[in-house]
Formats: sequence, structure tokens, C-alpha cells
Amino acid sequence: MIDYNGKNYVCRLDFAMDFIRGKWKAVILCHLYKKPKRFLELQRITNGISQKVLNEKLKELELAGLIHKIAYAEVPPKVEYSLTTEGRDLTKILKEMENWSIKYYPHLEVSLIQ
Amino acid sequence: MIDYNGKNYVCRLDFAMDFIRGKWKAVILCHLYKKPKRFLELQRITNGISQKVLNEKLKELELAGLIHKIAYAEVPPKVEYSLTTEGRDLTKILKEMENWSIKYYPHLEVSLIQ
DNA sequence: CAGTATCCTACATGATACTG
DNA sequence: CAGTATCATGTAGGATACTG
Repeated sequence: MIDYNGKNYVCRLDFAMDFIRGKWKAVILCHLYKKPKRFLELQRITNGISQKVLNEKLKELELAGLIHKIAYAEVPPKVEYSLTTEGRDLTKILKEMENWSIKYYPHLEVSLIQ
Repeated sequence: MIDYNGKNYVCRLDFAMDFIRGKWKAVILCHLYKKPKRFLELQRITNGISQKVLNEKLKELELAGLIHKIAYAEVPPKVEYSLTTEGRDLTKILKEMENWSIKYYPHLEVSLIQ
């Protein structure tokens, strides 16, 4: 049993997995791997996430220390999100998850609707 | 957009992560890493999972090809769960998740309860 | 452009009791 | 021992409208 930040985990893996729990966090991290991205860019490429949830997840990721947020003092506003070292390390592991799926499911059907 | 088994994924990572989505699947896989385990053993060590959910998750993991189930024809019944090659490969990545958390959170507080 | 606020729904999980 | 069935609940996520 692990207690952290008022949350409760049955083991260390449970704790680790909590950083990327849900449908979107891992996807967002991977989209930030190559280069920083703006809010709207992220929303477009993550393909289906709602504005509300994207914001929630970005906040959680920032609070967890996995991403940086830089808000430029411009009009219209410009905000950029990027990976921290910690987040980059984690995202490398997510890339391995992708590779695992390529190994065992090389021929995934990709639908035309997109 | 990826379609697979009637499910819908926004990208390959989303597809891969679906194999271990939720609180329990990753934990179960890791518990099977060293050696096969029986149902009750699993329930004891996963510390808090309900019987119903453990069964659901084991079924899903088996259907996904990540674990094997062997039922011995004995009374009382004896059933053993073990990792497939595919599942073992995936679990290795989960171990890296654990290592990541050890690197960045070396001193997790462990509560006395349990 | 980058958010926030409100309301709603579906689903994952828990609790409990029962069975071959 | 290893399940299944039933019911209840919390929360993640979606839809939509609004704001600095």
C-alpha cells in the first residue's frame, strides 16, 4: 500500500500507471515528443478529445511534472506545451508500448474516416 | 483512426494502451511475471480487487492473448494463470514503468495499513 | 486562441450473495 | 476453490455554451 498526495495505490506499478491513466494522457505525451505544441494544435491532432478534457489533462500532466507550459504575453494568446525530462523519459516507455503493438499487431486496419 | 474488434482508437498508442487500461490489468500481469498463480493467490496479493473484477480482467487478458489459463480437473478446482510470450513482452515494459517511478520517486511512503 | 462552467452519460469498479 | 449474478456508485469523458 502506498499513500501519495492523498491518493492510495496498491503497489508501485499502480502508482506509476496513474500518471498516464485514462484515454488521453499517454496520447498527449507522445504528441509532444518531437516538438512543443500549442493548445489548438494538440486538440486537432488528438482527434476527438473535447476542449474541457484536454485542458484537464494538460493541467494534471503539468502538476505531475511531466510537461511544461509556457504562456506568451501576446494577443491573441499563445501557449506552448512541452515535455520535461521526467516526461520525456516516460514517453520513451510509451514508444516501446507502440513498438510492442507493431510487433504483435503489424497490420492494423486504419479506417478512412479521420 | 484505427478500428479493431469493433472498438475505435485514435492512434496506435491508444490501441496499445487499451490492453492494460484500468486500475488492475497491469498489476495482474506483473504479479504473473515470476511464476503462474492461482485465482485466490492473485486475489490476495492484488490487495483489494473484488472477485468480480478479477474475473472480468482475467477473462479480458486471456481473450487478448496476454495470459494462459489452465484448469486442472481436480476437486476442489485448481486453475492457474500464466503469461504468454506476448504478455511477457508487454510486462517487461511495465517493469520499465516501475523503474521510471523508482528513478523519479525513490522514496515513496508506504503506509502501515497492510 | 486558450481557456472555464454546466450538465449529462457511460462505464469501470465495488459490495454482497449465491453456485458447481 | 473458482467462479457468476445483481445492484449500487464514483468518476472519466462528452456536448455545449460562454469569456478574457
